[in-house]
Amino acid sequence: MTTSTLVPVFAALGDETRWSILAALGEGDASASALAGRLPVTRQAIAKHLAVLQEAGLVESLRVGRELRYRVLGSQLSETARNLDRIGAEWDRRLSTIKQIAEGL
Amino acid sequence: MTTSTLVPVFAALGDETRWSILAALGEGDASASALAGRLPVTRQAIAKHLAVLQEAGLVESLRVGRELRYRVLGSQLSETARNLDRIGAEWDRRLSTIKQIAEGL
DNA sequence: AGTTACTGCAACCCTTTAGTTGCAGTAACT
DNA sequence: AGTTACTGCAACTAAAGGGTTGCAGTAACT
Repeated sequence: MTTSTLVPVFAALGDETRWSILAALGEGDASASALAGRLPVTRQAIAKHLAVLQEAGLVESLRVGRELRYRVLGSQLSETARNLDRIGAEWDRRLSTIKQIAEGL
Repeated sequence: MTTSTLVPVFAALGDETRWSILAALGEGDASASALAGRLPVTRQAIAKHLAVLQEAGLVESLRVGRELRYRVLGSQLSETARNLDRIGAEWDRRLSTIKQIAEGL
């Protein structure tokens, strides 16, 4: 996984409303209309957010009768978390190396 | 750590240029001016990005002579990664529980 | 003391994005 | 078959964000 696929994920997670949506979906799958009943924004706004989240691979959609339900993909979050941890550790490693060189060790 | 402190971190990580800056800082501490020499944006743009990154707690600044150097805080990334993993696992756990209930198990 | 080089602030532009309203389409249920 | 309810598309507004240029301030090296 490169950072080019990672950036949209973070961009998607960088919005409060989308977190509300994800949290609501954490309670169980739901459609845009159902979510609109619980959150203080219109269905269309939620639909846009869901599109962003789906594009980022954080949710998937499934048709159930006449409604389009969304499901949160927690595994994708964990995947992202692993990448983040790896990168953070790498930076720390490199910087401590640089520091040691600077100190002449 | 609540999501209210988490969201700005993700918002900060949701931009390509800021990743370039973080990557550059991963090679060693640098000032906004120094970074401007390596990246295809002006110093002022970089200064704004650094302010965002600092606000999110991803970098810290330190004065060295007349320049203000920035250092990437990899540990903060790892911290964020842990939170992300925890949340993702929680969603997966809840959803599998819901699924089991729905299946009457 | 004078010059140099780095930071800080302000104003501005353009694009993106979060949000809205309104309407058309269409697939389910009765 | 008719109604209901959910989705999809379009146009529009307002605010935020990434980027720029220009200038003032100031601390450091010679």
